Amino acid sequence: MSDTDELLSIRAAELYYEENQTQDEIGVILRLTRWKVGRLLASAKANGFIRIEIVHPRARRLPIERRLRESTGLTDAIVVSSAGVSSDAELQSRTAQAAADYLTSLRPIPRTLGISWGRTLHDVSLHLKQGWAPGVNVVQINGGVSLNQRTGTAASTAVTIAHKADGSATLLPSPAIFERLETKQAMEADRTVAGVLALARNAQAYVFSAGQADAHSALVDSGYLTVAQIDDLVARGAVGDVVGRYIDANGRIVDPELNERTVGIQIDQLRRAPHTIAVISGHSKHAIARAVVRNGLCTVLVTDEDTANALLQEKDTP
Amino acid sequence: MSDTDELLSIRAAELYYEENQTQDEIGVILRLTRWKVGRLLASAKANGFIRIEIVHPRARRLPIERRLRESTGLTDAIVVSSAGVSSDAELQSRTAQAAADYLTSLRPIPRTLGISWGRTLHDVSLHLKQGWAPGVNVVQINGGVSLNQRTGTAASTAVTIAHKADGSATLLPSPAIFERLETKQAMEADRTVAGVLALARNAQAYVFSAGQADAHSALVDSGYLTVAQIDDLVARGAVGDVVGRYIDANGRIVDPELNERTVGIQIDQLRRAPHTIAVISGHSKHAIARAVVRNGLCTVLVTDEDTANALLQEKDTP
DNA sequence: GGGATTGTTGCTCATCTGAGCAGGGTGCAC
DNA sequence: GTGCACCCTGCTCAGATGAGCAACAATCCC
Repeated sequence: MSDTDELLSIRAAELYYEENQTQDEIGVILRLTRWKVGRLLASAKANGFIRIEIVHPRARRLPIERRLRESTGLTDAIVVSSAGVSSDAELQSRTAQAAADYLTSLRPIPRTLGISWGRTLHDVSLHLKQGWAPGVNVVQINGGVSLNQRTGTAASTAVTIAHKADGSATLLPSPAIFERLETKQAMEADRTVAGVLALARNAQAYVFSAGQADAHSALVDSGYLTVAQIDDLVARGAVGDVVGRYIDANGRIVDPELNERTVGIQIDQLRRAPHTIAVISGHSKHAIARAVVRNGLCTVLVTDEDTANALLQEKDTP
Repeated sequence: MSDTDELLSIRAAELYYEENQTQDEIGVILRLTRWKVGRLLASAKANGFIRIEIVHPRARRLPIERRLRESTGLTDAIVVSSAGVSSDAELQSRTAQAAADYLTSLRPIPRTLGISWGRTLHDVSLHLKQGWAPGVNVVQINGGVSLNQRTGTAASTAVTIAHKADGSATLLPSPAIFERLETKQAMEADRTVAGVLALARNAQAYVFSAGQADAHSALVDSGYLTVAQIDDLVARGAVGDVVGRYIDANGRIVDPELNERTVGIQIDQLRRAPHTIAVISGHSKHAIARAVVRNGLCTVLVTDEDTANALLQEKDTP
């Protein structure tokens, strides 16, 4: 396009979008036919001079969702807009809201819903509306009775989600990670626990988040792991954890021994499940989000615009 | 509007603006009639959820221009967009470009054009295109042979503008400010200089910028004033200078004695002229811009969005 | 210079969209 | 319960707009 045409397209855009003139009127002002004006406007759009943004906490980015689906093979992707967001916390709240919306719109309603625990899932539980999915049975898929702070967070998340669904919650009364393998095996042998785990394995849908591998991990906060242990895991390639299990960029378990002592469904069970919803948001979680998506650990991803763009960029230049 | 309607309007906006669906198609997806969709989109716009921005160096902000004209009585206002601008320098370049565009579009073409000098005017001269206004006679309206650096800037600005117009330049071969009043009067008595000044007083249109009153003023750079002198002027209410003369917020000369020693047309001559174009941009110039506009020192203002908004806000809360 | 190719222009026509209006439902006062 | 005012809905209709097309101009290659 010529230089003068570019300038004209800007003038036309000003009159069209800011002054609400019709293309006809603009034609009179700029001494052009209305068809020429229409073409100038189209070219202004095509050149990216016109930026349309939807500024709202509930706004999603459908084009990015589509590209994510196409480039990753996800069955669905929910991407919230990060327009006008100042903090990571706000972004994560938006993402949790979007996850709650997605869960609410699920059809058919899953009879059994497996969930993990953590700040994100807790956030999701708060955003759900009363009666969001009548009769769902919520089952915990990984251990998580806190050792110190946050007592009961895991249980309360599950209970809240179940309660708001007018359904029931099945809790997994177990720590996330045992010190000794024998204790963990004994625990799993218990009929009650075994029953919960069996239920978890057969859930129709899973919702889980993922943690970054650093000192701020929920597993550190809860006292299951030390910062030193995390550092060691990172040194061995860990990018984060899913249902309490640390994986590397290729989706492989970083520390098989530690993994054996971790209570809950296995990564492979998640990978094989037909409907797994990952809710991952925030700049510190780009790496683990990438690992989850790349290695097919989820079929649906709920995330923010920035994380989604990070995933897409990496796809473009593999 | 109800909460669900608000959410629906966002969903509709996503489909309409990001996915280019018709209102009819959106109606099918959201299970609404197309009229409802149309109303939701209108309400999304009305609520400010839809932000349309024209991202281009030459983009202007017509609604702000209109409000400026209405609230200040300017005959015209040119406001460049500051969308996507990182530095003040870029903003000033855009403003200079817009001033050049405005000058180029002037009809009838003024026979004599009075100009001041400075970084801004120099910038304008560079943005003008060859043949922008055939036959214009450009005349300097204030003195400005630099004492040290920037030698010839003032002259070269005038010559460049005239040259690009295929016209002639009449220079004012004089310092901006004299040390002694007697010298200045003797200079003005010189027939050549007197002729130039007479020509300047009778110009059909004027283009000038304005300087802020601080250590970065062009008059300090050029060696006419010391930082201490500026500080003194500021203490006496100066907000900046126009054609080398310092004024306060009410448009009054701050230091009459200094003013007497300054060569060029008077503030009052500018105020009485029917066509005076001020080009003022940048965050440091909000105060002087306000003084110029409030006190009728220009009939046309070329500025940036931020400065224009500053002017408007002050109007709203006087 | 001639011919082919590419891009531009002004048009017709079908579709999309907003303004205005009538009917029906809802809430409120009496 | 009845009447009234208000708002919301779905409609008609006219104006606005985009797709597609034929004529024309510009450019390039021979």
